[in-house]
Formats: sequence, structure tokens, C-alpha cells
Amino acid sequence: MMPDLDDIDRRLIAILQQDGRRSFKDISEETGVPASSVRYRVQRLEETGTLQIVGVADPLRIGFDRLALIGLKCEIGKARQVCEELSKRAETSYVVLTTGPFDVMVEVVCRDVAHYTEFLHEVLPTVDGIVHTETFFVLEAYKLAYGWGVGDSGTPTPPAEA
Amino acid sequence: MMPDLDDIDRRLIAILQQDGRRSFKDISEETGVPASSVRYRVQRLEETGTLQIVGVADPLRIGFDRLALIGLKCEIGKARQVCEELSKRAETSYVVLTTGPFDVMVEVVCRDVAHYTEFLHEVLPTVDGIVHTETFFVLEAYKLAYGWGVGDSGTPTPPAEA
DNA sequence: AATGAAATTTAAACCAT
DNA sequence: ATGGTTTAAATTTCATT
Repeated sequence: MMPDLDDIDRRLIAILQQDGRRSFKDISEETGVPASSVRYRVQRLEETGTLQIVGVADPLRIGFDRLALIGLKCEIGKARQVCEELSKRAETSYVVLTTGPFDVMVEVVCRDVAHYTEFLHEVLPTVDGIVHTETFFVLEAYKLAYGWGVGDSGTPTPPAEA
Repeated sequence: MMPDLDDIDRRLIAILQQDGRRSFKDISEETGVPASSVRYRVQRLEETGTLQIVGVADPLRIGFDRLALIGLKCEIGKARQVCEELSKRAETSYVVLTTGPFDVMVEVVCRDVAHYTEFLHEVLPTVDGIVHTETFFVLEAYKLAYGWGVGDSGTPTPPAEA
């Protein structure tokens, strides 16, 4: 994997977080690190999975009008397998195991209410171990720091600031 | 703003979601759209806020071990300004206005529990309009937005420990 | 708005340290 | 792992439709 990051790595990440297409030469000039080293390091960061440079689309602007967070309560001992199952679904963009009143929190990205309804009433019931759900519809997204996976070709996708 | 996206826009987005540094010439060859048009469109998508090309670092690999979701209840009419304020903070990676028991849901990325504690007890109280908070610590992240291993229907993301 | 072709800049490959 | 050099490739600008 990746040992630890040094200061240069952190600066490179910080710069690319703001603009993923900044040229290596630009970055070189800003940091004083030779362009070839910038290139070498960024490549390594990508190879180790530490950094990914991706296009992040705002779902609300590309036809996915219904974002929702769903809190799940699960049967004892089944939360992890629920996470595994839900992670496989294209509709989910975020699946985490949590402490607190909910065992699992999921974000789903749907085209419309009908799509969401189908997910809630047709898909979720097929997942073993879920005992209760509570939905928080997203009315406005102020800060979305991640992207959603690409759907099949031609299907719109992901998120940014809204 | 942006009118609606056509099929070409969607293809460009889908390609850049997988690799934000794909050259416009490459994309041109894959899609049959002239390189200058690819550039023209991508620029428009960025200018309108539909697409952002950014470096996304895995928080768990760069020293941010504590992810948490926080549900907020706000004073009537103040939820939006709470969102605005929280979006400005570096600790937040996700800020949305929601329906349901919480008015706002926030994700924070912290270095450790002390960092989280400071956010909860020092930062949040300075934001006007918040009346109640409820924290869900993320124990394990199964699928984080930008999905490592983006693909069509959800390549299961390696459960990242939180 | 969208394209094509030019000049300019950048990235990739290579090699040495 | 870094830094320099060269060659091939991509980006940008600008003119055209």
C-alpha cells in the first residue's frame, strides 16, 4: 500500500482537490517540485488508491431529482450483510455502518419519486435483515463532496456543489 | 444555467467520472465528437456547475479516521442559513437540507475523536439556528460516493474501516 | 454553438543520479 | 525517489460556418 504521506504529497492532493486538471507543470511551479516528480508522485497516489481524479456531476442537474438518505435498523448481527447487499445496488451512492439509532445509513440517487418508491417497496424488502427504515429526502444539496458511480452508458450520473 | 443535457453531454460525463484526466483527444476518439467540441462542452459543464473535475482522496488513507453523520434540528426558517454556514467549513464533506426528523444532515471528516469533539462543541455552537444535534459515527464505510472501482452497477467497495 | 487548423504548451518516456 | 532532457501529444487560441 502507501506508507505515509509526506508534506509534498499533501500539497499535491490539496491542489488537485481544487482542480483535478491542473497541469503538472503548473503544479510544479506552484510548489517548486520538478514536474517529473509531481507526475511520479501523483501517479503513485493514484496507483495506491489514495487519490482518484474524477468528474463529479451534480445529480440534481443531470436528471436525478430525488436524493434521499435512508436510516435503517437491522436485526442483530445482520447490519454488515445488509451493507454488503446494498452496496451492490446501482441506486446507492453511500452505504455506511453507524452507531446511534440507525445501524446503517444509505444514500440513494433516484430519477424521480416513482423510482424511489420502487426502491423502498420492491428492492429493500428483498434484503434480509432490515427491520425498519426512515427516509430523509434531500430538498437541497449545499455541499456534496463525492461522486456517484456511473450507470450504464448513457445514463446520467454524479454530484458536486449545488 | 444549463438547459438540458443531451446524449453527448451524458457520455462525456460518464467518461470523465471514471477518469477525470482523460485527454480530450482520447475522448474525441472514443465518442467520435471533435476534440474541440469535447473541450467546449466540458468547459460549459464546468462553468454551469454541472460537472467538477477534482481529486478525491480517501480520507481513511490520509489520516482522517473519523467520519460521522450529524443530524440537525434547526430553528424555524434557519435551516438554509445553517447549511450555508456549514458548507464553508473544511470539516464538512456533505451538507443537505432534508425532510423528516432532521432539517439538515451533515457529514464531517475528522482526524480523530478530539477533532470531532471540537467540531461538535466549539464550532457548531457558533452557527446560529441549530437547536439539536444527533451524531451517527461511521464504523465502516461500504460504499463511499466516488466509489473506488466505479463501474456499472456497483462494484462492491472494499469496506473501509472508519 | 460548433468545428477545424494553427501555434503553443504539456505530458510521456527515457536516463542519470 | 528525484531531476533533467527530448520527443510525441495535447491544449489553447482563433478563424470559420
